[in-house]
Amino acid sequence: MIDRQDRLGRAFYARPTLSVARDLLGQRLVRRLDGQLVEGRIVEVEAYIGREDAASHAHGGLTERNAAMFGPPGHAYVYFIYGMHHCFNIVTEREGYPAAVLVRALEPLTGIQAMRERREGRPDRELTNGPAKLCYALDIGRELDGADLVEGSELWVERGERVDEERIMSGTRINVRGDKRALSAPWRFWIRDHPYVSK
DNA sequence: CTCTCGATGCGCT
DNA sequence: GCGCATCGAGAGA
Repeated sequence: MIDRQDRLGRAFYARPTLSVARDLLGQRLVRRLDGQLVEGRIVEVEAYIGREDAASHAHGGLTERNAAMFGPPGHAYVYFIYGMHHCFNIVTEREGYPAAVLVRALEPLTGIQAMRERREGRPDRELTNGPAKLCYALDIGRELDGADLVEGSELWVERGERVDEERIMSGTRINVRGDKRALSAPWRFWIRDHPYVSK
């Protein structure tokens, strides 16, 4: 029963990254943990597109760390940052072209108790309202770097409620470095007024 | 509520 | 060695 019919397929991810990023809003990220499903609705994302994007980890070319970004679409790119956190991305476009969508925030849907246990002492509002926080809540670590979200059984995305076009906001990405173009590109997308969008 | 700052490991130059 | 696609504690308002 792991593979439900509404799982997003390869074709969803093999499209222009900005389209994938917008369309991921409202979809459900599903994690299998101890035989239980833990799910959250995607409410905030950021796009990282091509080697020309000075804010992208792929800017300097292919390395061991960013290899998943150069791989086929629909796979995870998980990286370790600031010496203590993980962040989760979904690879987009065609193999060989480095692009991905960083998932920045979720709204907890099911398995909330399991998330609370992994995020002990935090109020519910802070379970998954940040890219590293959601990785703690869903136990996403480097062992999932490169994992296939289309064929795999640990982590995938299912179709969720459609988000009204009017509720989709965009703006510049958070905490990125780079050139003027990277700093001004409106490649962050979120659901307007959603309580789980990061701060 | 907002702002500042330290933690902490590793990939890359 | 440097610098990071972050988080949480603590201080102040």
